[in-house]
Amino acid sequence: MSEVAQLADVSPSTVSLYLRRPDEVSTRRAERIQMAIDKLSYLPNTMAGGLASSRSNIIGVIVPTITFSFFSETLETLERNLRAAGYQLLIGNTEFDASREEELIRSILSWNPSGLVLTGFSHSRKSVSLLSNSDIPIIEMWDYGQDGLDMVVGFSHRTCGRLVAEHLMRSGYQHMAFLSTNFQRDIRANERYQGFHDAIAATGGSVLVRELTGRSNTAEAGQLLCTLVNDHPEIQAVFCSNDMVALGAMLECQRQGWAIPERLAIVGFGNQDFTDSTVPPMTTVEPPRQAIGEHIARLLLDRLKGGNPEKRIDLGIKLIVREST
Amino acid sequence: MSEVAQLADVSPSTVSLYLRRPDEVSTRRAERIQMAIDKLSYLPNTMAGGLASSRSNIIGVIVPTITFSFFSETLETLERNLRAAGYQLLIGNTEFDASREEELIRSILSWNPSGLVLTGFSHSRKSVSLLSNSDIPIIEMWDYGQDGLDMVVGFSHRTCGRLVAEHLMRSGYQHMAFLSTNFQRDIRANERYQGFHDAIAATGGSVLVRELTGRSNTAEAGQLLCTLVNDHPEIQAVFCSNDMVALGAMLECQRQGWAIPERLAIVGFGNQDFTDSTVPPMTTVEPPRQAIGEHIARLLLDRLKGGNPEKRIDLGIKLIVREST
DNA sequence: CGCTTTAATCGTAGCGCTACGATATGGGAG
DNA sequence: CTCCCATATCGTAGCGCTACGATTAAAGCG
Repeated sequence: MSEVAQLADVSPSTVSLYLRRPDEVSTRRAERIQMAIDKLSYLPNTMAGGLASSRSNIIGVIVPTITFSFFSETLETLERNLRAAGYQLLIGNTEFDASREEELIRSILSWNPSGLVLTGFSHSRKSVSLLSNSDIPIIEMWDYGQDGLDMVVGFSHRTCGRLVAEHLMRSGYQHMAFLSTNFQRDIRANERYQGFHDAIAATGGSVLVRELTGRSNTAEAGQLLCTLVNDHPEIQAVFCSNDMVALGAMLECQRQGWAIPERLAIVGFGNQDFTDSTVPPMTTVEPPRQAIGEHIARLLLDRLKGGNPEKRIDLGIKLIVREST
Repeated sequence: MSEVAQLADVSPSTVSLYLRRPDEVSTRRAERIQMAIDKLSYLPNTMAGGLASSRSNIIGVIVPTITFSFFSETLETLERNLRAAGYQLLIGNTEFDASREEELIRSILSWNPSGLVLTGFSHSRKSVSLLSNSDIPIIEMWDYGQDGLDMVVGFSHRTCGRLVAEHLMRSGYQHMAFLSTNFQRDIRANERYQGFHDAIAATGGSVLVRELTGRSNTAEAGQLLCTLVNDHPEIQAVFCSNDMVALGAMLECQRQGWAIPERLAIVGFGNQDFTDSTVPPMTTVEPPRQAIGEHIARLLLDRLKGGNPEKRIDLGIKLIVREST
């Protein structure tokens, strides 16, 4: 920077000011500075700037995994919306391992981020204390219904389960199954199951649960479904923890010659792109993947500008009823 | 840090040393320091450390998108392997916009990263000059066959296209189509097409190309295929730019009553999880999604330790032949 | 028990920037 | 042509850490 200043024949502070608030520098010098920057191909040192101003343009985000389109679409939207305001995402993934979260929080906080986005409400005691010692805006996303640490943007997975249950019961199904990946560790899939189960149990129906060992192993979903239906022929409808599992279920039905939805109704979760072209088109749930990212960006930017936006946003889900139910 | 030092009754330098190389501090003081750290719940300031040492534990990675399982799996594997050595990924996505890359390189370099990973060989002039002015290890991934800036880890998309073409021609198909998302901007899909086309043209066969406007719109793939086959009934086989497009094609065949592979053979790209459970199971190509991440981590860590590992790794692809061809 | 060698600790000078108060500059208004 | 005030520029003191040489403590040896 001092080299740039020298070449442009101004003081380093002016260069710094130009870089931060260009319109507070006179046109004449601004031009000279820009020319010097180009000539020297000067790159500012973000860490020095961050240290001096004791803040950074970093927003930390912790998700269970980036390989699920749920989260990766939220991340991409969030990034697009924050980038415009000059922020950088620092992404951490826990791989569904709760103990990793604390480590990630620690590591992200050590960067003096401007904000932190977490997935869900479940955090270790130590994590909570770390977070409350820092005074940055914190958003818990992809869930809704509990008290958050600060701000909350998401939807209720219980309600989601209930809505699916009600839809299926209205269509006359009574005996159901819930087919889930990662049932032990994916708290939100669990919540969907709870909502699903409670609504059905209340009307005298039944729900069985089966868990896949792989992440979203379509083939395994097929096998599991096959065994399940053979052992429990009374089952009429299956709610899957994501669309890939549901696809596996539908393809298995095709192989077995089970008519959808006459023999077995199938519901997915995600409303991924392919769900409208399956045969028959898949009934599924659309979580607000991108809207979550947009609202988080809005809340964060508002808060960072000193505003005081709403604390909790329930974006709800949309039940997409197609021919598989 | 000085507070910790005071409480532990040592000098700040000793605390710093303990944090960086714990085994160079005597056990007695190490214990006292750790106790002080816990008591004050001290978090080191990464930016101050980075500034002082003029390096950071950051590895930048630039990918076209994180919503494709290709890249997100590479990212996840890379992250897992680098995390163990104390590195942090800083992920940037260009959304397939070449001009975004330069901006991202600039922004990542300003963090003084320890290394930088790019996707492919295509970079703006300015980007190349930025990169060659920095002396950090650089890896270009997910491609192979051209001279790289520094290190290269990937596979040849041309070869991939050729292998698929040879497989299809061996099976007796002569008239083919290439169904692609993002054909204009996805350089690697284009390369696969070139390899595919050249091999087929050489033996007198024909290849038509069709591009989807959406990213990997399964429904659109179906419509496009339908029109294509009606207009060009001679087409016998379709190579798709990814498995989702191939799924769309297969589902369209099912709707149209076109037997796979008798009426139309389908080949995907990606070997995503669901491809073995489609009806019939899908022939596809397996790119080394995770191996790329593993090798990059290895090369990077080796170089950062002062080693001089190989410059180019061709991981090849695996043709997974199933019943759809 | 003194001397040498090695290991452990410490002091200090920056790293490259920003914040902020001090100083300069340049138009109007009188 | 002065004076005043708003605007533009500058100088300097850190931000919290690490690197490195200086210093001290501990260990080994004759």
